Amino acid sequence: MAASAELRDLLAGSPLDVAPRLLGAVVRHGEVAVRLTEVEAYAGADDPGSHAYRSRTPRNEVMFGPAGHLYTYFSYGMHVCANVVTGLPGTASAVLLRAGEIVEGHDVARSRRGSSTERDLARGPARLCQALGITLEHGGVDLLAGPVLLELDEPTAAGAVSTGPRVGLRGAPDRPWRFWITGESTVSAYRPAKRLTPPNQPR
DNA sequence: AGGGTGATTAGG
DNA sequence: CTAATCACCCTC
Repeated sequence: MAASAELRDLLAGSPLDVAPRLLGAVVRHGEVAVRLTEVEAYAGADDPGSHAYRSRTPRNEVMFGPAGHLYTYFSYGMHVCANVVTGLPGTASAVLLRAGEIVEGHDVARSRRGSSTERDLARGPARLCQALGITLEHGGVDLLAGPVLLELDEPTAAGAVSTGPRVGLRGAPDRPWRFWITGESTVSAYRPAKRLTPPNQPR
């Protein structure tokens, strides 16, 4: 419909524009819905922090496709993280869903997350996927068709959005491409990227 | 503060 | 084939 076409067009924009626009949006999977409070932009071939920086591979294939699909990846031997693909086909840009607040399906989310405080249910990219029940099988699904759905809300006021460096990256730690809703308690704790070599002269 | 965990990737 | 790396989470 018209609304879907508008959303698709919006997602086809630059990840730097799409990322803040996704704040406040709802991701829904079955009974569980999460309101996004924190995201990060990844700009494909131009971005040393992106999975698509070096080359097109089986893993990052989905990112090269049309906007609005889900890019999932398996991380650190046990976690799943999810991105919304943005930009035009071939650009391989995406927005990582870093954290959110459970707005529906608390019971289901809690049972998936084991022992967790309410605040930590979807605080962090892997926790968010776990709470929503997103697995690697959802890689490539169209967020406008389901079973995982994206429901956009009104834009979050620019004044309510904070930006800063992305979390946990070795490449391009200087780009302030992390966006979150100012003052939200569900935003993940900032962890600076690990250094490859410790500083020579701590002072 | 440290470890678990296994896919993915580049390189020989 | 090998070894290094990794957009993380949990427990100590």
